Amino acid sequence: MNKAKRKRLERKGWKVGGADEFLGLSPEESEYIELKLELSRSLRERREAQRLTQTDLAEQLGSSQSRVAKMEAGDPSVSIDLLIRSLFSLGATKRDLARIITASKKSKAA
Amino acid sequence: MNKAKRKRLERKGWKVGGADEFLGLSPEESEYIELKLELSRSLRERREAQRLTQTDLAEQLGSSQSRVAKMEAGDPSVSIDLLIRSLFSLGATKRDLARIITASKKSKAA
DNA sequence: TGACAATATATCATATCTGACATATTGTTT
DNA sequence: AAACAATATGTCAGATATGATATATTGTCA
Repeated sequence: MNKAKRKRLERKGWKVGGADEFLGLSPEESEYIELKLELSRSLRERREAQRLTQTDLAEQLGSSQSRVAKMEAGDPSVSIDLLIRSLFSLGATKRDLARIITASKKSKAA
Repeated sequence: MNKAKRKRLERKGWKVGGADEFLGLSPEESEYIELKLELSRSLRERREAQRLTQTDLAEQLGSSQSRVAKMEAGDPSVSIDLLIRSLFSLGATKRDLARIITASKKSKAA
């Protein structure tokens, strides 16, 4: 597992679509991280599509603006549970979730 | 939200496929609970399909038999994160996950 | 430029989750 | 029945996530 490493990696830039085979991440770890990032991206998309500010969404969730920012940044301190509950709160259905999960782009790496 | 209520409800029997509109659960709450139960069921299915005991899987995950039992029971103390990581560990892909999520059965209620 | 709104980042006390352990229950084989 | 394997349930200390708060950064408009 080695959570510390993953955290360090996530801290600094990631976003780089397709968190595959960077430094010794097992396939499971990669998939887990990719999944989180996909959920993060979707959350931002949905929020913006509804023209809500992070503060608006935070209020709706009973959370804080800073946590919403972290959610959207894919911060390691954010759980998938929270991301999913937030997406549901923005009206996403399970079907939407499924779509989000499968809609990953294989990166070509620069 | 009211997590306490959900926990109480989850404690005693649930499994009753389709956790919908029982006692004042918001649609989001229902979807979240359903999702968790679907992941729980899938985990058990996959583990059994690979003919592993809970103890085997626990070892593979660096966890304990009791926690695996709780995962499969949809215990409220288990996060979606843990369920997903466990599924990945059993070889599930993101595509599999998506299938699991959408494969919910609408209950007819007795 | 300054003033303002939105977003990002840091820290922290408390809440929640987790692995471990003990023990109970269930299921199978003899 | 006993003996055993697998699963379930309860508890708890330590780990992780959370909302709150403060502050920094970025963007936009006058």
